[in-house]
Amino acid sequence: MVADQLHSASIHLLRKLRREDAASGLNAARLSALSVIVFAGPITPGDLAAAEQVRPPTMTRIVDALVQHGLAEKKENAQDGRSTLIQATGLGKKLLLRGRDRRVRVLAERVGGLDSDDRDVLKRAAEILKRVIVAI
Amino acid sequence: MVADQLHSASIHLLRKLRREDAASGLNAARLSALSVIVFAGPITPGDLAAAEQVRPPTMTRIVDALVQHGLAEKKENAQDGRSTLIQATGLGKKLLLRGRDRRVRVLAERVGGLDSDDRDVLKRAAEILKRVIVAI
DNA sequence: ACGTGATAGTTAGCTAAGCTAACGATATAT
DNA sequence: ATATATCGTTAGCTTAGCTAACTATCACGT
Repeated sequence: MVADQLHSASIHLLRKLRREDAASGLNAARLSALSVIVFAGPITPGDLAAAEQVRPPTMTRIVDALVQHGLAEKKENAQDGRSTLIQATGLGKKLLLRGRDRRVRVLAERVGGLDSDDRDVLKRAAEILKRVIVAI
Repeated sequence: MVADQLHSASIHLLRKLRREDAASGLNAARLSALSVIVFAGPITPGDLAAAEQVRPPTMTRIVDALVQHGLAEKKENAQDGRSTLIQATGLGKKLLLRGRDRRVRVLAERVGGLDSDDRDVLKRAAEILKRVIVAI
């Protein structure tokens, strides 16, 4: 029952936020990957795919899109010629650290409008969920 | 911050659950639509699209897939010849009401393994989230 | 030093979700 | 009766996901 609700909420949340994407060129997959690149980068495509729970070919295309939008760039991996390292550009960092993406901003505004009890429940839930998801 | 975490959790949750789909032929969009059909049906494609926050052409294809898998069926709308009504088949109902889909079951198992405090937080969060999402 | 096997990333090719634009069919209002 | 609005579908696009197959590099055993 709770599982149903969480599942449903996730689907509908992402669908709602999706509407903000057209303007920015940054959708769920790209924003999520960029976040990892900014906070954990430079990082190899393989590690990025693992962090994002996605197969390597999927990540290849997400990274390509980020590079094309000037949000990330590739550099050689001195330790391993097969591999590359992905790092955020200034623009990519700025977008994530300062301005924050439209997508998440819309949600943040709504969460900010809640009373502090509710906000606290969401905060605790986010952490519990994180653990639950890792275990799946 | 909380918004970021919720956004990220939603993405990663759905990606994890996606793995269960190949076997069943029921993915996120279809399962979510079927749920509405079972609990709110018979329903027109238009209303279904609205309930699912999706454009009509998107729903056309989701419904087609459900019909093809024998989980839903169309019948004439006596009130309006332009429209049709979608209703769940016995199989569709059974899948949702009894057995429950693999997708959600995997999550339910994990949630069930939490202590009751954590489960309660998730339950409350699901309800708060539901309200937040409607308001977006 | 060199061939064999493992590993990293990409390419190719598929399914499916999402969208807009355009269209046929039916309802409704004038 | 005719114009307008609405419902659903079709067509055509982008993007996310996958597996399988390929290339390039690395690491190891002889």
